[in-house]
Amino acid sequence: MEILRNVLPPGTRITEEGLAERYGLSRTPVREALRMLTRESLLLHVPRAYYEVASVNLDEMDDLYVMRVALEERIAERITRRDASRELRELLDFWATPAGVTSANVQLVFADEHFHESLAVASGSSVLTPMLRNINNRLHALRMRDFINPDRVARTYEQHAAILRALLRNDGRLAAALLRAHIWQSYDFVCASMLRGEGER
Amino acid sequence: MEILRNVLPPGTRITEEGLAERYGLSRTPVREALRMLTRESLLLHVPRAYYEVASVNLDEMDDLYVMRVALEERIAERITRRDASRELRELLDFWATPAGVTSANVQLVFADEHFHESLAVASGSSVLTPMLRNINNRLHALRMRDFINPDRVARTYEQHAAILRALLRNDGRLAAALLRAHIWQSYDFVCASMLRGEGER
DNA sequence: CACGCTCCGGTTGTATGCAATCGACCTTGA
DNA sequence: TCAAGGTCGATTGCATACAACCGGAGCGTG
Repeated sequence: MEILRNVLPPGTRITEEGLAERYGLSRTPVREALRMLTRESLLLHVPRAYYEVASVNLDEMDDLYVMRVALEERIAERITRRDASRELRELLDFWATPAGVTSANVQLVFADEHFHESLAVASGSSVLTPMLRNINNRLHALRMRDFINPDRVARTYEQHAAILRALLRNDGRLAAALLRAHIWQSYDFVCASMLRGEGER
Repeated sequence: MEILRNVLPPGTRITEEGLAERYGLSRTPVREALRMLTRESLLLHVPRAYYEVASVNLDEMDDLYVMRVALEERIAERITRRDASRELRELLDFWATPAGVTSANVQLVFADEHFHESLAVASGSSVLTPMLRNINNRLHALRMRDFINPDRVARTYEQHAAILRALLRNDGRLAAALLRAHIWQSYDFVCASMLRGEGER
């Protein structure tokens, strides 16, 4: 179901039948999955022709990041309006000690996505959580290309921990500001990576 | 396809076969449409059981409006970065003269949705436009319940015209501020309408 | 009378077959 | 040699048939 969260490069053509025998299913359920992914803008669907895994250009990435910032600021605000201290403490247990992940950048991307997804869940909003999931799915391929210099891992841990501590103090303003800075830093890295990598493709 | 943008009240159960013969089609294409609408959060789907047109509670409405504000502010920003003067002038031709619509509130809701959708299109963003469309679809049922006092029609025309003039002057900051105020005013009305109407249901 | 069990109608989940359409390759003519 | 047309393969769009599952009605029992 989430085979395109993996290594399929943008622009890859997809056939229903291919996925069908890949999963030992018929074409019908595969069709439905493809239609849903199309609706999430993860696939580009040319009717009567083909499916293609969607790519995002620089402009689209800008929009996605802007909306992601707004989304996560709202998530922070909602977290401070409910008691999510247990979930927050669990997250803090992980991010306060920079040992859970080696310097492998791919693992850090997944852990980072898990962090932000957990915040969304902790907000208790059935609206914000799917929205963030969608945006992050669309950004996933780009973030995987992100190259991480050694000290970025440590800084990510620090920033996540700082965000969690602000939320635990119910300081929504600070948490939102820290989140904003954290996400824009991510944007800078991904953007630089894109500009570098535009040649090889 | 868009039968639920119409008068089907939230909570209505939907059967594939019902829609199938309603449209003279087979169940298969109906299924795909239902799955897509489910992915857009316009339908609630309980697997192996039923489909149901989704309803939004007060918390969800809050989130949707917050995101809508962020979305439209970003749209305004993007419009000022490209030359959309022709589209803007066309819109201004309509909204500068409060004669296109009578005091019928339903027509105003549709016209208002068309205005915001047009701004999204004018922004030229393939990311923001579908997002706004989704949010407005989810809000549509609520806005239809909105009751409009007579002078609100005139004020809506004034506000839309002011937003367009700001955009034509490339004053993104002002346009964003006006949009924000305009949307929150809509929020106040819909919110009041919801609190009033919560009894009868 | 209340509780539980069984059977049955209805709806969704899946598979398969056929029609329609698009793209590519090949052929043919200038 | 190049362009235009047609034909063929591949893939999607749709319809139908069957299987699996859920909910409720009715019946039986403690």
